[in-house]
Amino acid sequence: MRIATWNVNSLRARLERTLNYLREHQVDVLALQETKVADKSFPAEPFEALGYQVAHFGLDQWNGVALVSRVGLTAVRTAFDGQPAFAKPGQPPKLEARAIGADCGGVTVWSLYVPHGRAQADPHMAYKLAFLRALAADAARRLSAQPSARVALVGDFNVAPLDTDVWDPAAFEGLTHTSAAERQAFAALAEAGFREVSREHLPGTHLYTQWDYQALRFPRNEGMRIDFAYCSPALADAVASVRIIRDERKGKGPSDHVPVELEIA
DNA sequence: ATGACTCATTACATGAGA
Repeated sequence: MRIATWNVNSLRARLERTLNYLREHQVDVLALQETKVADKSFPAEPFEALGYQVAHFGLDQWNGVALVSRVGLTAVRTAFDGQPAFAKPGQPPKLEARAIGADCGGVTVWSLYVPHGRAQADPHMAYKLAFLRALAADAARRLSAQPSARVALVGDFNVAPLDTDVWDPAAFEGLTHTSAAERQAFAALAEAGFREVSREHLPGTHLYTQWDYQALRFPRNEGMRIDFAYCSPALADAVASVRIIRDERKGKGPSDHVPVELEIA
């Protein structure tokens, strides 16, 4: 079984690319992030025409996560237990569309879009850290209830865990993605017993999954590695290989992120 | 060329992203 994760940065702007990707890569389960579409406008039909079931959670033009599966799609959840809400200034806290989970062919797959953080002093950063901590706590609880479960927590984590996951660590100093607090929150999932299998299979440095649209970042290969796949031990043991589909950043109208694929034995 | 940001919005400038 092949499971892929991809921050598409608007599904409607990337619909043909996404469908072509499914056709060409024989993906069984695709976890999408940043669909940037409300549920009522989600384009389900073209996926169904290719033989996939879809589950989407989108409230408005922000965030939005989906699961696309041709190996079953049941027990859909649109938040994990304890997932924090975010309060915009002067407004009550609101749960955002940043997590969707379902059972797909014997694997519980979660498509996750971790908050960006915006800046170290921004309330969004505290939200980001709380989101990762709560995700780790919920994942740990469920793993301890069922140690043999096959669970994949995949998506855009918005954290570069190592200095070699960005082209120039100095450029991120004092900003987001590389701070000790963010890296510790990312590591909480490993402490919960999950294994980040993309690093296990692709230990090389400067293997990026995102390149900013600005400043010739892609042609200069100045990117970030921020899209990951944390797997429960039972599933991690079954991962045969991992691929970063760098070619998806090329051509007309790419997302700033590329897919990461897991081949499950 | 892998090439000088892009997306969505009761849009035409702004917020958000990374």
